[in-house]
Amino acid sequence: MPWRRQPSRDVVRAALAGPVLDVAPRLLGARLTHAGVTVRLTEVEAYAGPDDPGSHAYRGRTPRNEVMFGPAGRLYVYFTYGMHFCANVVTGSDGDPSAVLLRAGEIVDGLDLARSRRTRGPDRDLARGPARLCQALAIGREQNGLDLAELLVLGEPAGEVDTGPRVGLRHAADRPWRFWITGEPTVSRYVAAKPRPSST
DNA sequence: GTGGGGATTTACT
DNA sequence: GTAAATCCCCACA
Repeated sequence: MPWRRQPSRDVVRAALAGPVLDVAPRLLGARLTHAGVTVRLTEVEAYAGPDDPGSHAYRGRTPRNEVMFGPAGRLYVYFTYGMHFCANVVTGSDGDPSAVLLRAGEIVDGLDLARSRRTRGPDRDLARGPARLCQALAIGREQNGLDLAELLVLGEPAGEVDTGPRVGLRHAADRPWRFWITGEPTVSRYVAAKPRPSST
């Protein structure tokens, strides 16, 4: 009804529609809920449009990266290394293939469920790393394109934010487009890309 | 149709 | 520290 407070889903969509480098740090501290588990995001990476050599969208639109080219606020899920899923929040205006990779978070609800989805280990590792985060939240192929407007809660204070190079990329490894909350134990450690085996 | 590579995690030495 | 697991995507022929 018109006199009600504006639904939070519209606020979320509007917030995510901005430039990806602005949106990425603002996702820190946000809460994402799926399949009975809620995480507080502590580490993300920006993938900035069609000119970012590290982005799946760099070589244009394909069936896999289709969702990245759509409107902000949807989930882009991809499968990699034959066994892992990773999740991104699509940002920017419709047609701009920018997204934010969800690299790590702290489980704040559904702890037992998250534990049951992961191999045994310390709780701080349950969503420490993009594939672990997906596993804890039970995000997979079927969640590609999912509208996050109802699942994502923004506005939590993130604390101090650090930036640095993105993890595991061969190209554009110098761009400091990884963001994390300073001092968080759930943040994954930096790992450079494996160098290509040299034939010399 | 073929082949190289991957925004990772885990287990083992 | 290093290596294995494991399959989908995409570029090219």
